[in-house]
Amino acid sequence: MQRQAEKLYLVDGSGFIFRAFHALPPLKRPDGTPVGAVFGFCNMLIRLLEQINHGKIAVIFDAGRQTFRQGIYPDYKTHRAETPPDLIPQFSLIRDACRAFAVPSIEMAGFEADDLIATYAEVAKAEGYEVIIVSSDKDLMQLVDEKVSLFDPIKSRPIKREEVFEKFGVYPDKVIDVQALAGDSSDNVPGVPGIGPKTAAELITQFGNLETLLSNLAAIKQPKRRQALMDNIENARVSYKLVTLVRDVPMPLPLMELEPQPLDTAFRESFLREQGFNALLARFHNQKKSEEGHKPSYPCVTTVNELKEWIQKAYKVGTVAIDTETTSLNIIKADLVGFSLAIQDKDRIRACYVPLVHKTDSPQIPLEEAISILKPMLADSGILKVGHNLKYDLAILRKYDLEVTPFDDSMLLSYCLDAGKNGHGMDELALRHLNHNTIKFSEVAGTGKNQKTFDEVPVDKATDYAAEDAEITLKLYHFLKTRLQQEHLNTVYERIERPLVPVITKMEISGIKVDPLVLKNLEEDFTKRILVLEEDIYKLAGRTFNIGSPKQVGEILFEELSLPAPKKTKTGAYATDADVLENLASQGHTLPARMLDWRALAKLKSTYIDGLTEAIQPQTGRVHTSFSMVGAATGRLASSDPNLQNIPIRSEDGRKIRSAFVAEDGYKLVSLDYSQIELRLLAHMAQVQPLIEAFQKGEDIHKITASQIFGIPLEQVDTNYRRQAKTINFGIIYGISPFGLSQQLGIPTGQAAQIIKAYFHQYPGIENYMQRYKIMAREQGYVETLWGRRCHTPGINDSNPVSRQFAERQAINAPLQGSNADIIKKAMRKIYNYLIGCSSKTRLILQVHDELLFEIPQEDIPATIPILKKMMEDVVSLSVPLVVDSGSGSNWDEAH
DNA sequence: CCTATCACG
DNA sequence: GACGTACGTGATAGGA
Repeated sequence: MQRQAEKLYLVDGSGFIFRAFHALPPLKRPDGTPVGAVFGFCNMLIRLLEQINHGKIAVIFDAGRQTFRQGIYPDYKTHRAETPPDLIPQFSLIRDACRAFAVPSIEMAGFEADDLIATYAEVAKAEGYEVIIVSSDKDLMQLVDEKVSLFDPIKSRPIKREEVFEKFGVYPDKVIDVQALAGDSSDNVPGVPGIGPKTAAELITQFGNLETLLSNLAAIKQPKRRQALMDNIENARVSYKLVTLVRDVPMPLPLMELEPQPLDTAFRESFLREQGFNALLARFHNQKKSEEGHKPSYPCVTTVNELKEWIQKAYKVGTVAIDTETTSLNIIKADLVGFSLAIQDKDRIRACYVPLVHKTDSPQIPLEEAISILKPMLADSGILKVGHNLKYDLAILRKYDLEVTPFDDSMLLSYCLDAGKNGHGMDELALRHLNHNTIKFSEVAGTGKNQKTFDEVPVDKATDYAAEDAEITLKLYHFLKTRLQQEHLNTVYERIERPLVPVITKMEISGIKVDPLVLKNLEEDFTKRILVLEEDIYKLAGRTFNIGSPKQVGEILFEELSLPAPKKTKTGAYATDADVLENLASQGHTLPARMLDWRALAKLKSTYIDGLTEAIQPQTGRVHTSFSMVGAATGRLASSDPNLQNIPIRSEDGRKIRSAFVAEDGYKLVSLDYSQIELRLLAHMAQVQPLIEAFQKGEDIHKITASQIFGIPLEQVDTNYRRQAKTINFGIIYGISPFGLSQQLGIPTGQAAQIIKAYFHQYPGIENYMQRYKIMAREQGYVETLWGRRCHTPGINDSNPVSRQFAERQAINAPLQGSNADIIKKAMRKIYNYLIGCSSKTRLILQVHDELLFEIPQEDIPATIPILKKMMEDVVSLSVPLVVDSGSGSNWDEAH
């Protein structure tokens, strides 16, 4: 029995990049880097590696454009077009991909990849290998013989003797001769002008080879062809040299070493993650899971003595990571189920889980006892407590009368470093920074309506999950804290974010009182009105349908009633948003007008009346939102479950909902909001003198803007001019475009462009501001607020102008929105300190970006408001004053 | 699960 | 000349 020959795969790396780039869709990484060819390359490589059992493999690259061939013929390959910009970053990424998959890669200065391939093929052939060249480059076809073949990686098609014949009209051993005659315009190989591939093949077949042909030119009957050949004998000989691949290039790696190397799976994963190749990642993850079997297990602490030992260790090292496990994400409903700890012990991290009230027969430390052991350590100023989203744990522990100080929060560290770049959840960060795939909550507790609460999770599973979280938290802390220092971001973290944690915790625990009766009355009122509108709408439409379905609304309006459809959504459906319906309504159509009314009421009812009623916690009679400190790329907070930062105010019916937010007996609600803060920040950061002066004088800023950009006296500014000026003032903050402004104002784009021009002219400094921040974003990938908070702007260097311009607008807006966020956060902590310092009963209960809502004992109101107002106004001294407006009342509508 | 819509600053 | 176009969020309903 004949043993099958060992295979050697030689991948034409450079060739692959060019072909894949044109053949595959222009895939982009989240940061905008093009990776289409890289993706194709990885896929191809993975398939190849799966085929190779004991075979060998190498990827060959061109080392540069200059090779010995320019010495033979200076014009060789000089016609080549500039490399497409989207291709450039992919060259080095493909080399990285080779490293990630531990495949040897080879290049040699002065020679083309093709020469190296020829050399390795020659040597391997001599040692009895079967050689497969992964490429479809015609210049490599001369190498094909019984033992050497090509494989087209994109069409997955082998190229052997017969395929070469199809291509060139001769078999591989005469390919060079044909190429020498026919030349190659893309490589600038001259050949013989007037002789193409067909004629060349014919001549070579007739004469056998180039030299025989050249010495028998007289035998050629066609006079033109004969003359062309006679005139170009030298060209043909030079071309022959150019297309002949060199088969004795020095070999950078001996044949023996062309094998897949031991794989560093962590490196491979981080590479794939970096490129956003999630499908490939998932594939390896599943593979890994099935291969690796069981993970190391953590100790489960069930006796008082063991727990005390862990606390002792914490005292010894001074830092401990802690994570609480509870029955709910809602801090009001949640009960403590257990907690995990992690401690750095010499050079390794130890972690444990302490179950407390799991539903199990196995022993657990009694809750009160564990708490009393934990308490001094949590409050000890010498022990640093580290958590991930500690805000939550703080709220839980507070229920058991536990204070936690001092602390650090790895989630906030990540936010300060990478806001706008990636998420900050532990699972994501563990994968990104530690190459660790965490146990998911759903894996231990299940999912959907069968999801267990954590006290129902078996203690052994709970231990794996919880202790791992504490361990990851500590690892992330070390990693991110180091980065924070290296990247000089201590200030934002230590002065703004970390001090805010207890403030937020307290707000969330306080909640806000909502009067269910007000909501109930509104519900009845709105339900009736919705019903009336529905009948009206069905009558106008001629039939019943689901008014809540944009699809059906589109069909009714634009198909059945044949109204003109002004625009489509990005999926191709009819757009039926308020903009569209308002337009139709203004043309006199009643149905769209009723639909708008219906939508407004339906929205208020479902989102606010029904939603808020459900959100009232029976334990407190109040609504407790959750503020995310890491949700917004700009530094803002985000509110959810329920969102209390988007309670209606702009419409009359909306304000009725606001009136359901009430103060406790004996208290009033007080709202304090920064007036025009982002525009003031713009005036300051762009140093716009006319704006600065207007703010200093306390003028009506939109009115004076109208006067200045439209060039009319202040007293002639009517409401229309003022409205336009207000719109453009906002537009500027958002990174204005003529189109955007024209849409907003309902005027032609040209007119909007005129207004913008006038604005820039009257307000010097603004264009410069915009330019500065765009450049900052381009060069650094992020922009900074007044306090140095970084807001990343992914896509800023994208080749796609749409995504690039989007990032540019972010770069303009983020410093303003973010500095606002910095200011109000500083104010919140300052006020928190003050209120604690004087044991005030005043409570900060909500933050809505530029507004703080307080619940203040009635008798304290006159004295307290001016103090709070001043604290907010004095956070920072800018070129313009910060002005805070205030209002108070028994409900939020009145307070505003 | 995604899309369209709409509530807020 | 065409392209798609104002910044940041979260909740809901419909429909695949």
